[in-house]
Amino acid sequence: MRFQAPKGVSEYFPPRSNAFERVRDELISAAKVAGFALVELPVFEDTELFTRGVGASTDVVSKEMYTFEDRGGRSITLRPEGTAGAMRAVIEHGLDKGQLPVKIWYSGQFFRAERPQAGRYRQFYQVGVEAIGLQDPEIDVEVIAAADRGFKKLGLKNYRLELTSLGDSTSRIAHRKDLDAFLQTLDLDEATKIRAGLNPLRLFDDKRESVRQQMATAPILLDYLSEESRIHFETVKALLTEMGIAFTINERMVRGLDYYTGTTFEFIHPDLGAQSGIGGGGRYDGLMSELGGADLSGIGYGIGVDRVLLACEAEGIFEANLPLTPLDLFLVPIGAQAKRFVVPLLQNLRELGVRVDMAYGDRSLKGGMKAADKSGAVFSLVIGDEEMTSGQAQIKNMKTGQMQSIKIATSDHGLQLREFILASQG
RNA sequence: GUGGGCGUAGCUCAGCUGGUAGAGCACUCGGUUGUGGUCCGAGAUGUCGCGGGUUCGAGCCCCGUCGCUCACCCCA
Repeated sequence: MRFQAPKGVSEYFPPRSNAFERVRDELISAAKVAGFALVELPVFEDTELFTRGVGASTDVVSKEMYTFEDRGGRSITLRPEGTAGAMRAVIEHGLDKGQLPVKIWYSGQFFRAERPQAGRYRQFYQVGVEAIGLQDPEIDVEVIAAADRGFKKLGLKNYRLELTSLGDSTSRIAHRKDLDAFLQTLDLDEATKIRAGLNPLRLFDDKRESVRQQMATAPILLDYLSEESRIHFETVKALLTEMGIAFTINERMVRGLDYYTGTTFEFIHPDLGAQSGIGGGGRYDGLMSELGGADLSGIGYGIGVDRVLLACEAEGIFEANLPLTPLDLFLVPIGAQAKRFVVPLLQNLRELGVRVDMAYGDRSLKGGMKAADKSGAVFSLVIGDEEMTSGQAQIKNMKTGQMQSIKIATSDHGLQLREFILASQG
């Protein structure tokens, strides 16, 4: 029996795991510099949290959830998205009882039982952010800017930000009425009619030409915004422009989660094939009260780390093969005696914070140096019988090939080595 | 869930109209005594995804199955 990973999961191992880590950490630090604080949440929750929070009519809830009964007969679901769980935690622990907004970030695995495809996995990794308890358009911009900053920090260029407003409930009710009436006049097949019944907005991103043509003249939600929603959205747009964050208005944007209201956005990367959304989010006015909490609005995003990695690769950002782990020093012992000498030195250096590894396995000098080369270490140090007796060893700069004599076998040789390395790094 | 393409060494792939397996990269060792990356030489490596069928004979054909992949759908 040869085991395989379950279908459709994304997993990362060296050397690519290094790029994955880089992407994830960059996206996280973009949130941290903006004052968002970590929440570490469970990957499974009460099923009802999602059916109520995300919306029973959504595809995510109706056909893509990993749901099972636990041993106590409770219905449990592997989180398909992050916002509902974050809200649950905020409400449960009263995070919203203090000063507002509550600004939190999270990262981790999410699960959706879909057919796998390029950039679409059954287990995927997301970094997200939520800012709760403020109506200000400024916070909308802060959230969008945090995502954008992460992408830019990574060096991404070809993505675009699409923006729209889903308005407040009066805006949506007015629009929905006209849209429903409009849809009645169309010639649609049964399946599409059912979709329209669940959420008429879905028809806006139908890819079939016949549907697109019919939808061309459909009433657009942006035209129905209440005065308040309109001013809010105008402020968001003006601020983004002022901050140099480019965006396009997509008046037909459709999001898969029912809780979105007001400012809604998506980051699209065109080099990714069918699954081109690298991140998205928006405001959610009714979610918290729907889940039994205070009637507070919030705004957040979820960024797909897997897809951002794909996007980085598509743009050639990680072309240079990243080393497994960045090492300062690599020790090459020759002979049993040297090996015994090197192991405590290794420990000593690591205690001092020097990133160091050694050649194991009684390799030849050539083999040891080859291992040093592969490790990507900045320096190498060969230690054999000669060095042991003389107390002098040659530390070699692997880039320039330059060697320099350094004392070993003294009580403070670890410190000396560390000093040397720090000094050479400027 | 629906449809198309594909599954051969760790990786990327070649394998003629069926005659029982190859290349490059990577790996290990060596190229006169202890300094890697280039070059040269040598070596190890496969249940040809799995199960069944057709055939004297199957990596090549047929069926099933699992997986990957792309698109629909959906979204991160």
